[in-house]
Amino acid sequence: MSAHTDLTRNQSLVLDRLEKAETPMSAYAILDQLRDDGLRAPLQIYRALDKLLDMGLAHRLESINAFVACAHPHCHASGLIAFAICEKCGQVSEFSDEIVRDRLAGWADREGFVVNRTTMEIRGNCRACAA
Amino acid sequence: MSAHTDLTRNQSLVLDRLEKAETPMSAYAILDQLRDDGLRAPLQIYRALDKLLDMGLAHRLESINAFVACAHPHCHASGLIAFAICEKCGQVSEFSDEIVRDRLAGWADREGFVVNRTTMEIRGNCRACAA
DNA sequence: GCCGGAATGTTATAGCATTACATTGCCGTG
DNA sequence: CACGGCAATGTAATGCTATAACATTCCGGC
Ligand SMILES: [Zn+2]
Ligand SMILES: [Zn+2]
Ligand SMILES: [Zn+2]
Ligand SMILES: [Zn+2]
Repeated sequence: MSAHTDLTRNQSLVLDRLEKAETPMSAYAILDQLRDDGLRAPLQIYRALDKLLDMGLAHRLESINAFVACAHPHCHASGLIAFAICEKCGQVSEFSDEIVRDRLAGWADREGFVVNRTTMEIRGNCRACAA
Repeated sequence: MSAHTDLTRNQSLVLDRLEKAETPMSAYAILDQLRDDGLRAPLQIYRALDKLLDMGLAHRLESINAFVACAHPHCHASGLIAFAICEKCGQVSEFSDEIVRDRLAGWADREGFVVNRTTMEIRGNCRACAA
């Protein structure tokens, strides 16, 4: 809460939930946990999430229709983030790679493709779960 | 048809639709176009798509919940495919990059992450639509 | 106080995907 | 040929994900 005083009530509630979660959460799972706080409709969650995504405080995992709090909210200069999602325990690692970013930017340049947003998600098993 | 004699009837119907489409199609859009061929339920489409994905004859675009026929069905050695999706005209370009693949594989090695599947999707505007 | 924009609340609906179960067709074995 | 096993198919029902449309409230600037 105190860390995000510029957020509205709903946005704070949603972000708090995401930060406390150990794994990605679907919008409906978030909603279920916020019923006691007075939230009742999916749209309330989706609206809060939209803002949090805009601010870079949360991310959407396209391949599993779920959301996570940003792991590095203060150092996102790169602009291209990759996620590794463990399909067994649900843990998500967030990382970025300059060279990957440059390669994709190079491809886009050559093709004349104007990039809006990039999704990079690796699914598999984390070290603990692969053992 | 003649090109995919090892496919079942439903699989052939679905793949034909995807190959004739100029843009990605949702499962329900495919279904709508195959009603005249006797297909009636979403599950029939999803089952055919599952097999086509397994065989590498089609791809799923996670970021838009849609499917495309593979553009290079015969040269997929790389194993890591990226897609550029134009948000205006819907055109999809399929490409791969060895260096990107190596970088991601390197990260996974260092982290002990066992990769199962990788999604890479760039959204934006193609050259024609960006002009 | 008044206005305008942003956020919120509520209901309904649209769009995507799977579960469960019954049926059919095909192929190899006896 | 009869039978058993297995993959594909058909059908209905359900669940999950996301947005449309509209009314209301909140809050800062003038
Ligand atoms: Zn982040
Ligand atoms: Zn794990
Ligand atoms: Zn392909
Ligand atoms: Zn285009």
